[in-house]
Amino acid sequence: MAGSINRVTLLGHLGKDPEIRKTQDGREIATLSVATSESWKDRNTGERRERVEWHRAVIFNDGLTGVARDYLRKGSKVYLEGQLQTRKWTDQSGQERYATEVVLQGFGATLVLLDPKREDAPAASSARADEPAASQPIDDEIPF
Amino acid sequence: MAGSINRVTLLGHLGKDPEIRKTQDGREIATLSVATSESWKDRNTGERRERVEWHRAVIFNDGLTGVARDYLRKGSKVYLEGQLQTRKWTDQSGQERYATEVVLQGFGATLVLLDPKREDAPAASSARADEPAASQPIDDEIPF
Amino acid sequence: MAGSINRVTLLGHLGKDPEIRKTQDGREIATLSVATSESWKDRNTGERRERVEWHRAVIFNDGLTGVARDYLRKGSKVYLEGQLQTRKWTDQSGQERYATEVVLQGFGATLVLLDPKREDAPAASSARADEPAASQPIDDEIPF
Amino acid sequence: MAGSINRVTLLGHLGKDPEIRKTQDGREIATLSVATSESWKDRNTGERRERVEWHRAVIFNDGLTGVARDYLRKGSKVYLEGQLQTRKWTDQSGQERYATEVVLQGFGATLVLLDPKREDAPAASSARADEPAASQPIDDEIPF
DNA sequence: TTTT
DNA sequence: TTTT
Repeated sequence: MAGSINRVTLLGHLGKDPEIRKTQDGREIATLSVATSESWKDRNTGERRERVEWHRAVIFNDGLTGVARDYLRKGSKVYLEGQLQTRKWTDQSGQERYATEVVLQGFGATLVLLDPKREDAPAASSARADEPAASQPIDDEIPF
Repeated sequence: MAGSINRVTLLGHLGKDPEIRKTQDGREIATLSVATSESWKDRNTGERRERVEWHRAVIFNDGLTGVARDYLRKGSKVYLEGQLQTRKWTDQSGQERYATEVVLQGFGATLVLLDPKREDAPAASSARADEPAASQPIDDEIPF
Repeated sequence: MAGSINRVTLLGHLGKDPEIRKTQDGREIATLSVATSESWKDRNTGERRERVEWHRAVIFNDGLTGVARDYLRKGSKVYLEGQLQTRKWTDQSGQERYATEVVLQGFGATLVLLDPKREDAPAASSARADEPAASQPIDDEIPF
Repeated sequence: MAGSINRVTLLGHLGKDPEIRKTQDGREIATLSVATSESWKDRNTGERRERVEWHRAVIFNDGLTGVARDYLRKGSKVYLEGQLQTRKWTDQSGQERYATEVVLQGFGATLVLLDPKREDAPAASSARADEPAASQPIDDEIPF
């Protein structure tokens, strides 16, 4: 089934500092806890209501993991794109359980810091712009 | 936290027929099991590998639930947009458990059928186009 | 051809203050000039290069127009979603010309202010959350 | 301005066969004419109306250009993601003119064929899955 | 657990 | 014309 799309887009705030852990082969993985919320006016009571949703985002991309470690903190505002993945695991009592995460890995992963600039901020906060999206001049011809 | 974005975009196939159930007040809810997959060349062995991911999508939008019930079947190709939501529940043994779903509800929900057209297909398969997104009338001709 | 998707997503900065104008029937329209940029390392020279792209976004949605008028300024950081539309017009010399814009109109339009909070900021900066994305409790049953 | 997002997402049909041309250094470029449409019920007359929008998409990505050349035809249904770019050029009368296009180039470019499968269809129709987005092997079974 |  |  080539030709699938699996993408999660989140814009929200971190509920706590990123958690950094290392794999056995020494690569860093960062885990974010991201809150999104929405508010609406209740049709019956007319009062404002709010719903908060918490998301677990796991960053396997080396560059983005470094950005998370160095620049993200509790309260940081972020924009991110990743894939939805559900892991299956067995708990202590032998029961199968599932954990769904937003995985940032490979070239499709995107992480943008939205906090106001600090002096020590990274030059680039996104992992996507690995290549220019336009290079060859084609101005020498009449377009449509 | 107004100003959040929480969106899941999936393009994949249904692993089985939609499940339709009714709420106590008579509204229909459709649940889809959507597979996305990706393939890549293994760096070490050089051989083609594939990973399949299954997603549970729950449709609360009345119009889209009807579309799912009437036109989606096992194997159907769909494009959908919804929100990521995690529900908490307690299993038989009293343990807290979580289920993460893609929820299609309200105006942001989108469902597009991608199967080849059948005679009895719906005129509109998306819930988004509730309003024109344009004011100026334009001709239905290819300008370039 | 029901079932289309036409969406532009931009995250960037305003190059100047929003332009507000009124239609003949008194509705306000806001026009934004949004810059996005990307940088990459040149393969040949190894030096950092940057490309800036300017986008014209036109807001027909009443609520969002007000947000733009009251809170957006030159330099503001914004996230927006709209539709790609090309208008055809005739210039002074009688030639047909085209102008492509990102149109924010109707329910799919989204505008999020990403600047640090000011005291007088709006309670909600997005037009999308017109409805809750989950309301009916369905916890009374065992999920998958 | 690192940390920008510039993305166009289209799901529509080709109005004509892709146009293939070659650059001076022998690389192929494919240009697509993509129609999206939306329909809505007129508030005043109550009758169904439709609006069609045409988009010019230019593919610089070698792999995707080949897919376009070999598998896309007039009427093909496609999903694509690219960047919004406006080129400036000077017409015969010396006037500056602009052409806005959806550019598919680099790693962010995505092209998915949505036509029913043909025998000679490509194994992979997307350019995004250059890497696995997962590390844990999971089974290809429906868990829910 | 964030933020507004 | 912004921003980094």
